[in-house]
Amino acid sequence: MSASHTPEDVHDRCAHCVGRRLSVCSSIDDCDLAILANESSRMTVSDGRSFIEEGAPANDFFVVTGGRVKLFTLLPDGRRQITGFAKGGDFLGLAASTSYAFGAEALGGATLCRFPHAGMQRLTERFPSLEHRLREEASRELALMQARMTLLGRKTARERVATFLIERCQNLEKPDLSHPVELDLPMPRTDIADYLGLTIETVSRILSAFKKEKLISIRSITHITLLMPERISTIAEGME
Amino acid sequence: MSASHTPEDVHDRCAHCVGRRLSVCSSIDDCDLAILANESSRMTVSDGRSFIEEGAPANDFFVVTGGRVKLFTLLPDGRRQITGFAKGGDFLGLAASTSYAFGAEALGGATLCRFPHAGMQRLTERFPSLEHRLREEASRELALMQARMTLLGRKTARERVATFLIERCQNLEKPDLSHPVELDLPMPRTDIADYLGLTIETVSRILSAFKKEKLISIRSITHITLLMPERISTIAEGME
DNA sequence: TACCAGACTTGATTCAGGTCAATGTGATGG
DNA sequence: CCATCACATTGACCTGAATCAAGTCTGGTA
Repeated sequence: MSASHTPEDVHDRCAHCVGRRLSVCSSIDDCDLAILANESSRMTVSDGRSFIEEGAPANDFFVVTGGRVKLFTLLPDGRRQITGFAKGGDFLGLAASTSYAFGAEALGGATLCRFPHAGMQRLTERFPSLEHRLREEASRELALMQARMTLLGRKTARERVATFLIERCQNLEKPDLSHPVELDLPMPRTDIADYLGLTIETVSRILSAFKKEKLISIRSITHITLLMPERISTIAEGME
Repeated sequence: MSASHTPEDVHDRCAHCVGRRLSVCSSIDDCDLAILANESSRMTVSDGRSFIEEGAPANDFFVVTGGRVKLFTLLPDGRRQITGFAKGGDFLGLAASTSYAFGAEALGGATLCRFPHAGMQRLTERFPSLEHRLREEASRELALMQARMTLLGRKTARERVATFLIERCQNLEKPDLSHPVELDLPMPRTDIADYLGLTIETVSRILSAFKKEKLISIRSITHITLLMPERISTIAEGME
């Protein structure tokens, strides 16, 4: 019998998880971690594999514990809107009643912690603060989506790309725009385009234009440095 | 001293409210209505008046008890994205952490019930099911927003207007698309345009086109009949 | 070291929807 | 009953981003 089933290890699984620090799990006391661990299970998803099917019955919540994930909705003819990128600590599955309102797939490999709805309900009954934490998470997400709707409905292509770059900065631990910022863009251009409601050609052209204007430097496809973050931020708000 | 301050009347105020049937208040038992009433206050907002300022400190939740309300975000230069229309029973204020992520104003006069955050917290502590209900509300809203992002990011003008018409149908009590449907559009074209990420001219042109194609008939500016709701629905999904 | 496949960039052209400019309409009030 | 005003519609034209079509770069592999 493997050691991985002892209570201590189950406890540790949660104790050392990013979700413990960042996600809804932070609303649970250390001494109760075993209960949390018992209601959840780990899973690994390899690059490009889908683990939430849009429209499928919504049976689970997920916490991203490692890697990255993209969320999207599709139109019948294949047009795709990426509604968000998730990273370690992010909570997935709130935008669902009986069926998921979005699909999800791994972006370069991801690890997840899965909470079946039934287990989550047992947890929220036992730890009422968890329910509050879930609502906070939903509120935060709602506020982000308001901004994204403004982006998609009212911003120009240039403003969208600038907004995207600034958003990536704000995902960093030190969101300081007063100095150059090095960014890692783990997603392909196609995903950026589908996130911004543009085509890949337009995204590419605008990044090239920013480079020509010395606003950014492109060290490699995935590695971009914002040379003038504050100017980019100004562009993002439509005030250039 | 007016009778309006007796406990019975306070109770009645909630008992006869649309929110009682439709909104988060439905998670409270009849016998506790006085407690609910005590944490809330009624207010009236006249046409076009704003009652939530985007970016202002978020101190209250609101339930729409009558009339209609529009929610929006603004860019510094005045471009506006309407993020939703709310009607009787709808809950407002979840998309806010410390400050509101959106502005709100009445569309032709509205009545609201205001819940200060502090009072709402007392209520959720006393009635844990209310917290759950708030989360459900947030989830419902999140699912709607996913669809709206797809609309704004990936649909054509024609598909957007068709989607808007179908959404209006689904707000009705009998969402039956197999027969002609009479719709009331209480909002001006400007608002429809800002909701769909289009200009008012484009909205107007597409409605005229739908009329020419015998998909709708326009009885007056605010009164439209969908003659072939299912065909409009097909257009809305991009499958025409 | 050269080849290949997939992802990205760049250029030329097109077109959906925006902008600008009349014109129409219907509610209100003198 | 007409003038006014705000809103909506329609038309002519323009433009930002999409589409179509070559290139180019990169990393893997033989």
